[in-house]
Amino acid sequence: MSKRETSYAMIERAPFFQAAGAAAMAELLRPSFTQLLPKGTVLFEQGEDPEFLHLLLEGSVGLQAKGEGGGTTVVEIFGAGEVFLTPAVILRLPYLASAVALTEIRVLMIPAEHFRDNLQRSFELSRACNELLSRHWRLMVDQVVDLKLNSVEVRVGRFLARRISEEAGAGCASLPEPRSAIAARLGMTPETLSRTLAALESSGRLRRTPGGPTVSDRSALLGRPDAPRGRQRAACPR
Amino acid sequence: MSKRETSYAMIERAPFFQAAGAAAMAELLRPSFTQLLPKGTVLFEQGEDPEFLHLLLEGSVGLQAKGEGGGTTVVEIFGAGEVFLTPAVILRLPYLASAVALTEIRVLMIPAEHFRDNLQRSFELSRACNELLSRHWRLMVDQVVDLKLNSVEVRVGRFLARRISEEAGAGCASLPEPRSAIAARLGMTPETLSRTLAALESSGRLRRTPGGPTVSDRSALLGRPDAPRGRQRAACPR
DNA sequence: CCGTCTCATTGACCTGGATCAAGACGTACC
DNA sequence: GGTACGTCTTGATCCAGGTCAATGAGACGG
Repeated sequence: MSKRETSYAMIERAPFFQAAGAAAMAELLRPSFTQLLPKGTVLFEQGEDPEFLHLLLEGSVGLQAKGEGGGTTVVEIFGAGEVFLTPAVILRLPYLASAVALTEIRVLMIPAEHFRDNLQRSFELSRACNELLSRHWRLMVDQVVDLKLNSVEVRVGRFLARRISEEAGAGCASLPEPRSAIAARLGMTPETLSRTLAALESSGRLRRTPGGPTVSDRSALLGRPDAPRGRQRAACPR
Repeated sequence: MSKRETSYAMIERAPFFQAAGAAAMAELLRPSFTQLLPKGTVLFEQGEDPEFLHLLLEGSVGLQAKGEGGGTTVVEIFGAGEVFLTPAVILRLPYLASAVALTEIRVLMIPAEHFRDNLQRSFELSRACNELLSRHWRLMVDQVVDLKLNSVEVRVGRFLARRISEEAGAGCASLPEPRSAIAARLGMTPETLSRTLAALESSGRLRRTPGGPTVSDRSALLGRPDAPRGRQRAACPR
């Protein structure tokens, strides 16, 4: 109860609820509850049927997918304020990926069935979902483009730059999640990430403070790194 | 007029309209029209504001994105029956990618503003959109996983297998779109695609008929190719 | 029937990033 | 304090797939 109270400000500040409106929010919140979970907790496993819709209040979680070939990647890393896995909840289809807490987290858990009911009932909520899903689709498109035509160095730079701009305070971000998760999200190995970070640092585009977790600086990370790179100019048929 | 008539069966068979219901469909169709366009036509350019929502009736179109680094890829290839670029239309945001006709196409053009109006009015339509967007998000997740942890050979195999299962007739598909577009969609160069196709053929997993465009056979394409491959097992923290 | 143009294929080579294998820190627990 | 474990970093090597370059094969137009 008191826990719910302390989270309340965060909950109502979440963009998704802003869009959904106060009424829908209140109704969604009624049977929901928050949980404080340690790093490493698995919120749900790939292949399971969704029982909850999650709104992350604090910390970050990774969407981890197993390919048929046995490997594992991180499809996306969600931060505080994000609602995730709406698609599986909406379609009543098993999750395409597992969700793992990459740091200690606080999540709001909204029962999936209740969410679906409200989605049938509240036009407002339905519209908010349209927007949420649209934004999420675009994020994935962006990632695909990034993977297909940027080098490791550029991808790392973009990732850091985004983190920095998200952080409230200026020109500085921390990477609380394990390196292996970040590397996987960026489609590379932890070794390569480490080396790339080192390279960015020694070329002066990044400064790391040893105190807390890795911290970075300035957004000159996006400056033309070296060579343009990239074939794969596609189809300009006719 | 007659053109619209001949397309009608296709339109109403489209999964999106099935979900949206007859009333919403009729209303959406009122100010819409179809166009027959030659291969190579650009439906819209990355960065433009959406004026139409498109439903592809025949042929295929590629979503082509320019990365900041000058390169170009194909994010996705849509086939007959697909509605695309809802996100940009819904969010009233500029397109993230251009759309190019990879073959001759027939498209239904639904004015964007009219679509948005209906989305505000019809709950049914809004729900259909949620489903559509959810499915599209999952497609992108699948592609990201594919890119991150499957080898070129596996990606080509999966692509062909999907094409084959989509094709009505059994165990056989044609690839009418230019090689360069397919290669870009799969995140590789045309050369590599060509080589991989050749390798699949000589290992007996694929048969190509020289007559029409490339044609393939049987779905043993998904069998374990060679070695498992893939690091990037992510974060199993704590 | 013959240039020409574009696109697919093939060949030879090279390189970015993966892999394999030690070290270097912390951090936690005894 | 010590030692043991997990994560991060660094170094050396290898190879999948990209790059560059040449050749083949339809599709037109004259």
